[in-house]
Amino acid sequence: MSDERHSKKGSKGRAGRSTLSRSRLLAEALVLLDRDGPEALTIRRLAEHLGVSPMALYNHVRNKQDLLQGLAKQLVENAKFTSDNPDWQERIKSCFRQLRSICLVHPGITRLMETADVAPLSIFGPMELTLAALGEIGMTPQDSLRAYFLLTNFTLGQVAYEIRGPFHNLDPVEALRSGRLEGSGFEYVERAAAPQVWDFDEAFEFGLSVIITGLDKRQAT
Amino acid sequence: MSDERHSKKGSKGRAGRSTLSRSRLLAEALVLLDRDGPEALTIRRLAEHLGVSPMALYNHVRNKQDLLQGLAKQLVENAKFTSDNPDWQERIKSCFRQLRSICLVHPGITRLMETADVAPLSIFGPMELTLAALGEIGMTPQDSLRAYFLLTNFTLGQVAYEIRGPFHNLDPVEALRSGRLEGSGFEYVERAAAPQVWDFDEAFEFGLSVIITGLDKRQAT
DNA sequence: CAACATATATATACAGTGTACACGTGAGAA
DNA sequence: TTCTCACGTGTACACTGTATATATATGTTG
Repeated sequence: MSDERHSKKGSKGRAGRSTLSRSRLLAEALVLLDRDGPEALTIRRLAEHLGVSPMALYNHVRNKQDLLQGLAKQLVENAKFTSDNPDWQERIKSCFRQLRSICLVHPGITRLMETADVAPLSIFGPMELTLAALGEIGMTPQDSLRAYFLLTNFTLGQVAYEIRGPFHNLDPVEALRSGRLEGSGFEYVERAAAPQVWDFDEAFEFGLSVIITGLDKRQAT
Repeated sequence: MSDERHSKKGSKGRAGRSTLSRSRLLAEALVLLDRDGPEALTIRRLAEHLGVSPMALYNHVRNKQDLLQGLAKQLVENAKFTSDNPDWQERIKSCFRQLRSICLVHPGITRLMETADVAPLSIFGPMELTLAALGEIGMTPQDSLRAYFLLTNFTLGQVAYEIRGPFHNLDPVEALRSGRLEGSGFEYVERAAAPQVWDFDEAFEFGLSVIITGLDKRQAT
């Protein structure tokens, strides 16, 4: 919607020998973002990376916020969440699996979406699919919306967790090793912190499955 | 653990007439945070608010990160998540209700915990309670951990959502009103965006209930 | 072709940020 | 009294985003 305010003539235009362009700018921003993280993505650094003066960027981007919006848009806009699987449970599952996958491809952008006020339209894809699926099995619109909310919050919550690194600052293993947990009386936590395999994929599948089961059971009454 | 590196003698000391102190500093930082949001909490502004030179703060705080850590610690450290309710389901529910409540009291701090690498020890309270409860009903440690993960991600996911304001940038009502949703083919979304009551408390209860139901069903096999 | 209009890149500057460093200053200890 | 040292101040540096004015080159038009 608010895209080509600049570069008036679109692709043709007077483009002859223009070193910069909005798309090139976004592409290189993504490189920087994936390589050095969101806090390293500054106007000045991006300009230097492009071999150009900082203010040059402002011919193709309204401001930094606009640049971040552009990045976020790129991430999800090509995603198609639709599915024709007759099983509503599988339909929902695969949808949120896909949402998670997309977010994990470019963790930097995802982190941006958390902080900056940035979210593209296609984010409503999972919402549409979920509401449709649950409507078909007779769930009220009210509850369907809540169910979507639950699924989204769980998914994005886990994604956020994964992105910040294994267990972020909540890693019990790390807490145990650094002595933070010493004598805290958390015996179950200490036991769980014992060396064991932890697989984000499996954890996600577990959560998805539990939620779907819960929804199914509730609807079966 | 890493607290009184400064102010060596604690409370007694040579404290006679010291205008500043770590606790006063944290208290006033919280005021600023709650009033103007996290982005307004800068060293200089806090110093001005305290009527003191910016560098004075560094006598009581190692750096800004340390200050944020202190704030985060304050938030959760007094929380007791334990409960003696014989019903494991209610025990878990009330625990995460409490976690959510705490986070909502000072949204600023919660937002800090998302971005800054900041999390106090008591965050393991809910973990301990959940693992214990699920262990009692015979769930494997592996799955118990995943269930805790699910509950936490859902809870913190919803809290994050709530804090950024109603539906953040994902608000379908807002999207509809601003025309972003026009002709997107999301009929269910459009219908859901119709004027209707939306209650975060009820949504949270719904999610909690669905998850518990799912866990129960899975364990009943 | 000459003249103009316009899009793009540049240089400079300003108001912020966190914080390193050198310097007072005043109260308690020797 | 003199010494010490915790605490506060002032200055300075490297950053950030971006407003403003200016130069340059290109496409269009008379």
